[in-house]
Amino acid sequence: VLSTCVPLEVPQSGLAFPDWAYKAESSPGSRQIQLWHFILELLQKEEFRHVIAWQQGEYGEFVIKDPDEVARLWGRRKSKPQMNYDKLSRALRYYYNKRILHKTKGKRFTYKFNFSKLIFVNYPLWDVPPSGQIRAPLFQALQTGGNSPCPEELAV
DNA sequence: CACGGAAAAA
DNA sequence: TTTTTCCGTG
Repeated sequence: VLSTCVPLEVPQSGLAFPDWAYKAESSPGSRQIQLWHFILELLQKEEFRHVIAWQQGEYGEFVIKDPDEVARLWGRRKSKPQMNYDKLSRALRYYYNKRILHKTKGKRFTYKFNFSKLIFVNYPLWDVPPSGQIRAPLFQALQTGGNSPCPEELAV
């Protein structure tokens, strides 16, 4: 699909997440959008680059550049005008135990996705879609938990 | 700011 | 069950 083994400078502009990577099914009662889904959504659009963006270097790591704005957007989506970063961040912290996210200690407003968890959440066990549908870099990141650069054992 | 307990809301 | 709200602690 793509070139060979593209290193980790991937989390940038063009690379969009394959929709299956974050199509939450295990949602609350109905099919309400989940926060991590929303975050991924913003991260995917360039118009929000100044509000929230991927951090160069660590795959899956992102920085909330404008906490108030992200909270406002989230609140608008959920019809919660009183949403703020304090409350939004509490929701993010609930993801720690679920292993969807974790905090990058020392770095303000910086969190990191655990992509291997996301793929697990959406694709139980070994039910992985054919690699032909995935962008190589992301696929590798997902397969390796989002940290290892250029794994060669992927050809399995 | 970041964390996590509690309880309420959805 | 996930998220919202509130809040004491470090």
